[in-house]
Amino acid sequence: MHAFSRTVSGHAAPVRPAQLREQPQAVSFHAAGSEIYGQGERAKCLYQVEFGAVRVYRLLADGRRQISAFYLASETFGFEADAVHHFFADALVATGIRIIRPSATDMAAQLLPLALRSLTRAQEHLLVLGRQSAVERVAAFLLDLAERQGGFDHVDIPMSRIDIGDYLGLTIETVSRAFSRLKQDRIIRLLSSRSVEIVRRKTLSDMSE
Amino acid sequence: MHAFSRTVSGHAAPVRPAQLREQPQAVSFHAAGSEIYGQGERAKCLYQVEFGAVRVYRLLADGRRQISAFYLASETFGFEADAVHHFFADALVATGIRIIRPSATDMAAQLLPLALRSLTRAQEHLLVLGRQSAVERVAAFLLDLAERQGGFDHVDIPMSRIDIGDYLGLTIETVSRAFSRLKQDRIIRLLSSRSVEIVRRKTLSDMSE
DNA sequence: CGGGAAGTTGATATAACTCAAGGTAGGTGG
DNA sequence: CCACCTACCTTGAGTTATATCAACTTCCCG
Repeated sequence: MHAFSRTVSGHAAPVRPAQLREQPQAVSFHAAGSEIYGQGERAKCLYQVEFGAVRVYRLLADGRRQISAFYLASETFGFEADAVHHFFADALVATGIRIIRPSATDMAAQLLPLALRSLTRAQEHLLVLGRQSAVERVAAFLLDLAERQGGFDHVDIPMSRIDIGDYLGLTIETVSRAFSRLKQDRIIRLLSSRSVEIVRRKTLSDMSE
Repeated sequence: MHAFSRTVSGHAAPVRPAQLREQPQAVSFHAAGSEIYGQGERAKCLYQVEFGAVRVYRLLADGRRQISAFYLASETFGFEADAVHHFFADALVATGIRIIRPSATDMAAQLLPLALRSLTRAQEHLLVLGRQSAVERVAAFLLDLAERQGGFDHVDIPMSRIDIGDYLGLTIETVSRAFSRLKQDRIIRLLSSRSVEIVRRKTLSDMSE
């Protein structure tokens, strides 16, 4: 169903698709937790994940956080409607980021497909947040992650339970209980808290639609 | 700002704007509830609302519905990452739709800003669905609607409580109680169930951030 | 007027949140 | 190499916001 699933593997060395004809740029390294850009900063380029993972999020005045997307190896982020960032972006783990400055001439033609993919993703996520239960949300999350890591049964989870909660609109405890429930029902196996094996994929995908 | 934002009432006969006569061949009429496109249909063009209002939504297998966006007069919708619609779109009230076929040459340049605006909108809506209470969601909804209708204190609501619920991830009863609460606190006045006056805009906007 | 759809309000149920206590694992220094 | 420390995670118990079920009201529209 997702059109953007040609990522090879979350574990292998990062693959860089030649989607964008960009001026060659150095890859910058970001330690876990370090900021890539902040809300209000001037948006001047795009970012492509070489290795590692990134979270993009907004904050409410009282500190509530909504992660709008995670980006894995080979994925591109940082689009803005105007010249200013409306979100924060930081590294989840040690991460390499390639900076991309599309040439002015055909910038739109290069950006449009990427922007539309992000739009579709965000719209699908609205359905999850608006209408799915905690277990359904976690099921959809795991399937999405698996697909973006190559569609294998083994899923590597580069983010904490807090991050998952802030992405799915749940608390850390509810996320943990959803994992436990899926494990108890033999739908997944928890190799560690950051490593999951999908045992009954069909059941999982039935839950998320 | 928006050409046709001063709709008098969701029930009144649709007003036929002057532009319509200038390009009559491109406009189609849709009665309330009639489908504009369906999930799985081939996406071949964009749509601009001339008058009326449109809802774009997805369904889960068991009938749960998530409205991902409403579109009002002058707004454009129908972008897809691939050539297939992933959502349903239908008219909320009697609606005029202009069909747009961007010329192949500069399609991307025209579409990109529209797509990015939709993306920003969807991302902001994620924050509402993921992290805000029922009253906060309704407050954000009313402010958004007011802004898109020209920023006046009087807000015309072209959709039912069910539609609002399916947009905000709430039930019809919870939406109704949120309206009643805002009314009771003298933040809004309910002229009718489809017509609201914003009395304390600052309070309302403080609630939604 | 009368009937039906839409909206409101009340009572109760429940999923998820909050608060609290333990458990686990990876990293560091002894 | 082990023991401790700290982060993160899990589980349990009680609370709360929203959903559900149900009755009543209002407003169109014939």
